[in-house]
Amino acid sequence: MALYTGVAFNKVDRKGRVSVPATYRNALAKQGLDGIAVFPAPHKPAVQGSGMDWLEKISARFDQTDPFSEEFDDERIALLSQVRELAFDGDGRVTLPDDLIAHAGLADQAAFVGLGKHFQIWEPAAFKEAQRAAKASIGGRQPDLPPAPGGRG
Amino acid sequence: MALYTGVAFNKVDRKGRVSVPATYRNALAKQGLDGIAVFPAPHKPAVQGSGMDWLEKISARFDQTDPFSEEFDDERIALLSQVRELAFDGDGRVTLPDDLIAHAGLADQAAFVGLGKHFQIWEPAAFKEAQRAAKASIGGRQPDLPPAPGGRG
DNA sequence: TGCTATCCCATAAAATCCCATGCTATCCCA
DNA sequence: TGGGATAGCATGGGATTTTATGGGATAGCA
Repeated sequence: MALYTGVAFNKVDRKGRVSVPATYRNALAKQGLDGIAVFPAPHKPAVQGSGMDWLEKISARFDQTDPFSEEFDDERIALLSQVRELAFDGDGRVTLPDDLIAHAGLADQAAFVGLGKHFQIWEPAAFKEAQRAAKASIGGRQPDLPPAPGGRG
Repeated sequence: MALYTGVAFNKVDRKGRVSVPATYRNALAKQGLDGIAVFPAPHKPAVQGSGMDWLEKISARFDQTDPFSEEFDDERIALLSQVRELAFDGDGRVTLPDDLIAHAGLADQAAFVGLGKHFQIWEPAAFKEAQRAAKASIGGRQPDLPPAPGGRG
């Protein structure tokens, strides 16, 4: 599986286009994908992104549920109605929808932040601040790995 | 199968026509469909929409349950008997029947809400409220942890 | 003959395609 | 190992195509 790593600061041009970092695109291309799926990151002023394969996984899960039960209506609406599929143009760029631009507070620069199996798009200053806060909150320790699933912890 | 995601707010003109979002139409066209199937969304002030293919799958689910169960028979009748097929006009628009307009409380704007393999048509203000409530209800649940499989259905 | 639904065309705005430009990293060969 | 050639990348912007929308004309129906 492809991993998104590193940070890239790209320009948002006056038409609202951003180049998706080539490293991301190459990772996606290996899976035969020609675009990304994005939605507002919960609790953060950022856009969360990944390959469309992720979206298919989400959809497949919902397919196993009763489409008319009220039980999953909230998940459906909160997730799927906010997701967008963005295809690359011929030059590997993507146009972010206005609501996501607003959610992330993006102006003319966008920071692509690799987080492994997905990535986020931040307003550069907001990202630097969030990064600073994150470092502070772990108190200068080196980052710990979360416990392995199923392990002792 | 194609997925419907995101939200689009389109105008209902004075003849009662609405443009179906181009992204939806393209998805439908790939399946050779030239229109949509609609019926009142159960439990919601909205119009339920999809391609015919999706309805066929739903219908098939009824067949998998006890074919002599009166309970499901009633549901099937309630559902499928209300379905109507709306063909696109030359410009990708459809005219919603009056009873569905009334059921969803539509006036001069319609919100097309993508929910995966189907979609809904809402009165914009009603949708925004429903979306707000849905977000609040799921709280910060991460979207890559959707409802557990094995739900009803 | 009036009403409605359908078809057709016009228009403005927006999204998309396509090509050009610098810049950087990489390659290749002496 | 130096340095020019080459390829890939981010970016700008013009041209073209799609979309959404309005409205007139036409055909079907009561």
